Amino acid sequence: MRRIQDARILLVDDNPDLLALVGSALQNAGYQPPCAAQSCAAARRAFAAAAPDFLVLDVNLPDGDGFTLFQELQARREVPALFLSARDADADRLFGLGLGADDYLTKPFLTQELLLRMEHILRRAYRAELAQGGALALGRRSVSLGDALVTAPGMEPLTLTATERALLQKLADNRGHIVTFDALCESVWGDGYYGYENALNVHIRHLREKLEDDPSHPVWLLTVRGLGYKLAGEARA
Amino acid sequence: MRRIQDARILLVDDNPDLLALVGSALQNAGYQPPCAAQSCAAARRAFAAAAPDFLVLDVNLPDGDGFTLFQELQARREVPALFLSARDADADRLFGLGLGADDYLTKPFLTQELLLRMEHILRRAYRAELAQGGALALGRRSVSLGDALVTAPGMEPLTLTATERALLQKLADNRGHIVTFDALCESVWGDGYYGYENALNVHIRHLREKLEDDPSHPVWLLTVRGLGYKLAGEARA
DNA sequence: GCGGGAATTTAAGCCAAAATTAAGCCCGCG
DNA sequence: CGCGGGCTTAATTTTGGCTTAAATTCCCGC
Repeated sequence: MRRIQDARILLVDDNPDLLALVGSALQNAGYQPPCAAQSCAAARRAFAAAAPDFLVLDVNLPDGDGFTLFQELQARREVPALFLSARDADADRLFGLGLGADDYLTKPFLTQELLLRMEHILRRAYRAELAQGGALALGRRSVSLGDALVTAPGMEPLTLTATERALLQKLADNRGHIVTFDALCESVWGDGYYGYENALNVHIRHLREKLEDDPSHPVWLLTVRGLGYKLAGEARA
Repeated sequence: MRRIQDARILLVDDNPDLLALVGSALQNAGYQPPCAAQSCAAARRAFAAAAPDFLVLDVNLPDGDGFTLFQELQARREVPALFLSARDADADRLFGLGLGADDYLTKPFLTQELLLRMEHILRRAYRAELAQGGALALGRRSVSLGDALVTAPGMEPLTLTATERALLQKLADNRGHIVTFDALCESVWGDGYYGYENALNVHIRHLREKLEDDPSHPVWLLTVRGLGYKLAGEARA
């Protein structure tokens, strides 16, 4: 999971209208279409098939109750979960939360609130996983722009300087496309660049020494004569 | 933090009865006595002094509103939080959750439910930390951020000052990643930092004198020139 | 092949960021 | 009121990396 919205969500409720409503709300918010199930049996199947990252469970289901279902699924694999229920009795809420659910929302509810609460739980539950997003893959090497680090298997990590990182950032933003000298200079030194064209060469050289196996015959950071530079796309050039 | 119950909780509400009630419920459940504050001003002070792990905020406060307070504290350091409010309007709940709070409970509420919800949030938020006993391991040294103590085998424990602890807290929260000067300054001095960039150096130096074997050649608290500082990860550099 | 502009490469000097050190200030406390 | 710890300020030194410059190689049209 790279973004919160990539989470696979399993929605269990016997009301098709609600499933549709929440499903479309999720999609509007940029999520993947959720799996939906209208019974415990269907939920069990979907759980096995789809390996969801989050459960939204109604408490009342035609062939059982959400609490039991929750416990059963939780035993198979721990997944964050939120209960929906028409029953607002204190005892129900306490029971549901006591089982280990992350939240308990009573119907009717605002879909917006559901989304917000889900988002929080997901963020907390998958924080570690989400944290290391956005690494730039360059052959065997991997560049974390956030940390200004170049790592390769069986090799001491190299650090990028502030300028090098800014440069690479710009190139990565336009990966696969030409970036003109002007655009590069501007993104590093701001508007008032002049006479930096030469300095740019040097930084490019330094980058190549950190990114390329053979800096003098670059494979990733390519020069486009007369125009600028470009970062080669995924496929090895 | 070694156990959930060791979490330091900051309780902000203008009603002394509620503070007492929740406070004793927490203690009955095995928690530490929480810090209590009855105003934004008091909360700000307590936040700086006690470095809480969790915030319970009333929305209505005599000298401001809980939402604004929350945002302000959150900017200094990210702490899980739960809103209490007498206002049950949908808009309020959505607003509170939208700000990034982990939960929103309307008064009157069951203390038991509050406790359950708190426990869940704490468990999710501090999972990683709980797993490894709550101390920051830095080579032979071990830092307990809660107690502001640095211990090493065969050595008198050193104490961290409030500023040093705040700084290290922020760095530890992002262990292995770069933390910019701005982020550091903000987490220590709040929004209106200016001219503190220099002071930061000095505190870093002090931290290094307490954390490093050779403060002038740091191994753990590294400077990333032009970007910020970072705390090295587990693997010895 | 030749010539000229474009890009690379290398090394040296320079500059600003960060480290270091010490002195002064402020606040709580005896 | 003086003391002490810790925070801030200020002045100085150090260092890393940015820029400059000059030599070299590369590419392309002629």
